[in-house]
Amino acid sequence: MKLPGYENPELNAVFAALADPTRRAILARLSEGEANVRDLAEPFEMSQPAVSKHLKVLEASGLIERGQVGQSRPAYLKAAPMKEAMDWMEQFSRFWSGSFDQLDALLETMKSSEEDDLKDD
Amino acid sequence: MKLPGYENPELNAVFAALADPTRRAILARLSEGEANVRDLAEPFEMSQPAVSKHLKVLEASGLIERGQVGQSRPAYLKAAPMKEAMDWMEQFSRFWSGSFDQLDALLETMKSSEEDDLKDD
DNA sequence: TAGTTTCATAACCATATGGTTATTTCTTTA
DNA sequence: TAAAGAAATAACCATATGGTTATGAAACTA
Repeated sequence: MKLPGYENPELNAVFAALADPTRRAILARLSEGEANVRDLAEPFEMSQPAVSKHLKVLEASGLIERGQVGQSRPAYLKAAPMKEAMDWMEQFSRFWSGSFDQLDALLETMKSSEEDDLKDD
Repeated sequence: MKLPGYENPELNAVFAALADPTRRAILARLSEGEANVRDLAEPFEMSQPAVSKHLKVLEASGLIERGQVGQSRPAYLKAAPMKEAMDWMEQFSRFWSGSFDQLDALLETMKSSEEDDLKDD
């Protein structure tokens, strides 16, 4: 059995990072330009340490990096890991391109199951 | 501030579902054909209830549905929500297409910061 | 040098997550 | 009808997650 994407800690980290709405908003914000912690904390009703934690998660996933400009540590996007995640998802594209649905296979199974029943007569 | 994808529970659920390697492997397996719980539990060193839990998470995310064939409840892919996730990620594609990197903006910031310093003379 | 700003870290809390074993429910089959 | 099989559910456990407040450490600024 081929298990693509199985045991790929990088994918774990990227998807886990994207699972939180605050982090997605932070990424969206960073796509418009680099920002420091206070910039990012401001639009959310959230403390500064909470934002720092989110940034740490994003940094661990590779989706952002941090700079150092004086006492400020601006975060900026490094979206390459997101591409890896998309590449993994691509293997399922035939299931939403309209030409195929796994439901077909299920119905096929149910049909052959009925045929088995008939064979028993 | 525009926050695309913020407060979108469906995206939360899809990304969270994909963050677990076992669930990704299950999805990969299901892309080759529908399977019941025992089929899915077999290749993993994992109990049947654990797999049932994973299936529940996947079902809640909309990535799979369950059928009923006798006492078996085969799972099959419904990858459409994955497309929604990819659509959200698409907004960052310019950051990995080679033509742009948010690091540019950071360096720009640092440069203008230096200019500020010079201005102080 | 003293104060202010930016950020990180520590300690804590409530809840979620991923696993287990034991049990129950439903369905098929002997 | 009794036994067996498939899957769900319950109860439990350890750890992770997302938040808080309080504090600490650098780096600017007056």
